[in-house]
Amino acid sequence: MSVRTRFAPSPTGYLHVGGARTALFSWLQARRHGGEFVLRIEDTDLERSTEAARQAILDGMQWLGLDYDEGPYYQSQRFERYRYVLEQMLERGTAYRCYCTRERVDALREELMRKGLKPRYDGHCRDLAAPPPGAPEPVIRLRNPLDGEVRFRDQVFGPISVSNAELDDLVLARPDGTPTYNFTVVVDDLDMRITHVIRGDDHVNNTPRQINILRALGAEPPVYAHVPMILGEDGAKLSKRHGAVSVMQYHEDGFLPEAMRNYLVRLGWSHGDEEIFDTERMIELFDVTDVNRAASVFNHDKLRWLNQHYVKAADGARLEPLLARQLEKRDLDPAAGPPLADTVEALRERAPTLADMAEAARYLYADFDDFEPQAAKKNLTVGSGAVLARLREVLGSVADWSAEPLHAAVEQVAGELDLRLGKVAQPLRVAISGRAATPPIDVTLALVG
RNA sequence: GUCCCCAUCGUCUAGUCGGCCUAGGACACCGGCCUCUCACGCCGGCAACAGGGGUUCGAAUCCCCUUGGGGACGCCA
Repeated sequence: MSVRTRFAPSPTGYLHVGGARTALFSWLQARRHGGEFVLRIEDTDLERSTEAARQAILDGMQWLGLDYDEGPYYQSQRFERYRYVLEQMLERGTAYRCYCTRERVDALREELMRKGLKPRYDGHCRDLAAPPPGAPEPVIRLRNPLDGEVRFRDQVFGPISVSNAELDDLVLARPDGTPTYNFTVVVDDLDMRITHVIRGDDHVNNTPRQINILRALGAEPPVYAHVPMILGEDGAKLSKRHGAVSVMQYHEDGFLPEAMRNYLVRLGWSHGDEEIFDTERMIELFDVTDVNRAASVFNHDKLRWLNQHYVKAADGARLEPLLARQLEKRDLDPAAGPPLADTVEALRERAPTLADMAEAARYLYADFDDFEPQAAKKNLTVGSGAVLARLREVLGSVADWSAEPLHAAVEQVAGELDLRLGKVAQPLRVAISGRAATPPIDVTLALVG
């Protein structure tokens, strides 16, 4: 049987890095085994689901290059199907109607908690022959087995078992008939013939419940693989306060998708000492069974390092429009300076991200009057006035305004004045760029024009 | 509280069924080389098996306990 995996986000926000990594792992597992990857949008919560979020997730997937073979399917369009399955379960007695009020259930939960017990539904309506008079619209609950235990072999965590006594009769559908998460997941994974369910490990506790639903449906469970969470630098669950968590924010910040993919795949997975994985390489080597069990901390510095690696390696032409966009975001006109191709070549080795590159290129695309104080103080001294004056004369006579003759010109001045190259180049650098760090002086001169 | 799960350098990790580990690589950090600055590159350094018991000739690797962390316990997903 071929491998079929899925990514099933709920459209209640942007695609965050944790979800993106789960998606990447699922995608990789399918690609590695020549299987299919399906995308399903879990939008049963009509209240919280938004069109903007749906689009944001799709954009994120596309940017990362995670293409899907089927979907996107929408749970909101499958309500009749869920309804049908529910009816069947009711008929077969694997599910039942529960007329308990919310108040009763809440009170029960509180009481059990207070007694130091695990809050579980007590099965009050489990064997009701008929609805009590004046009862509200019922919820539908699963008739969970009373004893025995559920075991499954997780592809990353290994064998996990939970006693049925720990589980209760979970709600499958609300009074208005809308299905709940644990139920729709099971029906969908079944209908979509998913063979490998790869998801965050916050779902391991849901798995035994889902297996019981599956059994009630007379079906066999798929293979489960729960991947550990991604934490923030402080060890707490990654969230907005840790900085950017939206994948598309990284796009905005000048990161390359291949860098993000490479970074994400190494979070919880590795192959010996290898650090650099292009898409082909990860498809060739990845397997969920090799994923680690411990959560990992998102490290921004390493992402930047990888991004710089890919910026250096990328085809320059691809970087040009990305740099242009970053310049525009800074109100700089890409046409007001040297050709983008030249800027990219000069700066790619010293820019971890395209955003850094745009910052480093500022003086090339707009006039500046803000000299770095330190640099100006150190280099634009009374003594350097003569040097700069002489440079102006010599450079003024350079016919071919390109790196080589410019380099010769600067060296000539240094020779004439019997100064080390640094004594000439550095004041010049500050004079034309306003800063102490730029590409080699000849390249910088050529760029400035 | 109750269940489930996790635990190697600051961080990501290697560590094939216990011996090749005086624990390897990468990021970050610190030094040096290169050099007109910055960066790249190269060389070197700092730095970890959470603690305690077992099992064994031998344990980072197996077992138990402790501690610490996470997750779940919803008519959210």
